[in-house]
Amino acid sequence: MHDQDPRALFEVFKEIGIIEQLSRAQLEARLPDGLIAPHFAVLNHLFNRGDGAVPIDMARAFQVPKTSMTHTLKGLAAKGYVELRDNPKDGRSKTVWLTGKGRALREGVIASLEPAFMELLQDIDYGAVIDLLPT
Amino acid sequence: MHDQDPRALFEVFKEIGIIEQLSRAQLEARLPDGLIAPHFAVLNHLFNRGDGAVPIDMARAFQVPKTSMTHTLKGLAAKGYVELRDNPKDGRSKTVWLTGKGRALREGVIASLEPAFMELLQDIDYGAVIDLLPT
DNA sequence: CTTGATTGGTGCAATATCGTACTATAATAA
DNA sequence: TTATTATAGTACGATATTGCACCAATCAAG
Repeated sequence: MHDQDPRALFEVFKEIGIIEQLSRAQLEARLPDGLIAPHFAVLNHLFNRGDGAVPIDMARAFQVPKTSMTHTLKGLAAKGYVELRDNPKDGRSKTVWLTGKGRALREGVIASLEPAFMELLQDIDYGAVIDLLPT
Repeated sequence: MHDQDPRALFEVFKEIGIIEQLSRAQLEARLPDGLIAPHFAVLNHLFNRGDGAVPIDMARAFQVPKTSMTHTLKGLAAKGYVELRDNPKDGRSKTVWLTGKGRALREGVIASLEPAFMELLQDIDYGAVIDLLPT
């Protein structure tokens, strides 16, 4: 069963898709207003990688088109979670900065997610994953 | 490191999100016309669970609103991958049937995905996942 | 320096997702 | 049976995603 059956291989990614959907639902249930997962991903990225990131770099990091990043940042800025400033090193681009409100939101959401994520982890069927590990 | 650090817990789901995105990109790159992942999910579901499913049941299985399922099925039917028929047991609902074209598409896509999925599996960083297994 | 190519950002249009409201049918209560 | 409630599907509107086209700024070639 673990000799890379294409059927099992396919099932693994189907399972991953399901887990992703469930975890995203948990995340979005804890976000305010009109914020969804991509908005949160930006807040988290800015926290981890440091403030002042350039939009195009974040678009590449997330592997989304730059138009999508423009839209996401517009939403975050309109609600006061980030601030867009000119980029002193390149007149074409901007820099993105977390506001106190943005930091607080990220912090609170992550904390409140912990129990739900713990529970989710326990519901995962590791069988299929473990079968694939030897490869 | 494996004593359920909330930080690591959060990272695991972030990683799962990334893998899901990559695998979805591989899938959609192999779909024709205007078909995207949800369309394929329906074809696959019908194949696995058997023809003649009721739309509302599939909406529940995928945990999407019924309006989304209506939209997805309309697209599949318009392109000839599924066929919608009346439900003889309930005048409110319909039943969904795979066409030969739909079966062929599912089959071909799964087959062509194998190498890409094998490669994806090998790129996965198992470290974070394994740390969580003991829990 | 000047010119042409490249790059970051955004407006726009096409399509996707999803909540609300509505219709038709079915199930339940009286 | 009749009246009420619940359910399946869809139209519609709001927002999200993304390709295309465009502008402004930068870079590269000469």
